[in-house]
Amino acid sequence: MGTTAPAQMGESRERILHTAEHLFNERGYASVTLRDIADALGIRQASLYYHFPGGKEALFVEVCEKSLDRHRTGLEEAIRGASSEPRDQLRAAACFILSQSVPDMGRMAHSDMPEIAEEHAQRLMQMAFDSLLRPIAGIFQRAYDSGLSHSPETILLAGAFISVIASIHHLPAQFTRQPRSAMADTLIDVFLYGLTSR
Amino acid sequence: MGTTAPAQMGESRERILHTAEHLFNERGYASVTLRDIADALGIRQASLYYHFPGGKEALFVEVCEKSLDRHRTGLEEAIRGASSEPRDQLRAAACFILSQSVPDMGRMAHSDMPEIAEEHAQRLMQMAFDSLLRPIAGIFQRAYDSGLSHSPETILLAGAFISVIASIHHLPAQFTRQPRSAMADTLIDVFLYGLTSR
DNA sequence: GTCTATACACTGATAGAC
DNA sequence: GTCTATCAGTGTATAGAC
Repeated sequence: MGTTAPAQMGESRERILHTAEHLFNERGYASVTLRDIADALGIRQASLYYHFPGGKEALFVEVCEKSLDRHRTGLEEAIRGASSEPRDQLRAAACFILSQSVPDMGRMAHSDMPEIAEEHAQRLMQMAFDSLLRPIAGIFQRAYDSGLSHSPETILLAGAFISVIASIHHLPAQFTRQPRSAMADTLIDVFLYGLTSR
Repeated sequence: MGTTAPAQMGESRERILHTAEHLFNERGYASVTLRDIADALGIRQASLYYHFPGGKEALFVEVCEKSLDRHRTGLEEAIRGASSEPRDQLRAAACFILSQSVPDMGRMAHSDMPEIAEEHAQRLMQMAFDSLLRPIAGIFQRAYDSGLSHSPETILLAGAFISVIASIHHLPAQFTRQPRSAMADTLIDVFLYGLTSR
């Protein structure tokens, strides 16, 4: 404790990252300009270069890294905090994803990545795999090992699961009468027990 | 038979639409420039304005309209051509979607639409609903009416289904050992019977 | 740390020759 | 129908004052 000055070290940097993440996540890399970000922060576009000398791409890369790392940590924690029931683990994972900025893997892979240097793109895609697909795939792997699931296609299932949860976020607002979490529960039960069960 | 000249009426216009659709679908509205499209066609950027006086936005809107209309027709046809089994209808729908440019509803709603005039955006989103969600929701509605499905959330299910099929297209290529159609079949069975069945 | 000013490239769009 | 030429607007990025 003590002075606030050292505590504010990098504070505006974090503010920039936070605002940029929000905008990038909303409209994608190409559509968001540095002026959009600066305007949202109430500063001038050129001022961003003091905190991010690497410019727009460096800012975007760091935003993605931070976001993906938070997803990996949060997902692993949510899953670990749930019971051994795959259903509980999937609900915890879905709840965390919906509480965060929902990752749009389609746009990321096919719109954003082609705009940045290939080395950066490859590393980010690898991070996305490790941070999003792998933790979810782990749930399906354990369910398979314990005989509860009959499909060994854990990566395929993880991608489908994340897309399903994200689709809740894409639905036209007029069709969302129930809360998001209830829709997630509905879809998770479809995933586990099928539409035809009971 | 006859002269080829009249038959070529609007031929280059169709060529432009085709190329533009491919590029827009690949990287999204903002990332694709008119020069990208012109280069791919081997013509000059200004020449596009002869066929599309409305410029980039008009071209994009017509590309989307054509694509969505083709999806509506194709989906309705594929579903009608299948048996009365929901499983067959879903497989036919998935097969058609994968045979086409896979629609990225997330990017469309959150990246592309904010870039164009709101009137155009609203009409296109309505078309997307009618052309993509509604035909699929019909399958789930009939399955529900016949007692085969126990969920009345047909729109939610349709959005989830399309996202799942699209997720096949987003999967990193190194994890696709089986053909796309086989992955679609796997996921459809999960959708209908659940992971825990059998 | 933030500002102003500006360089430079790119993009959409228009005018007019052929 | 396609071209060249050109313009205004916008976007990233840099230099330097404060």
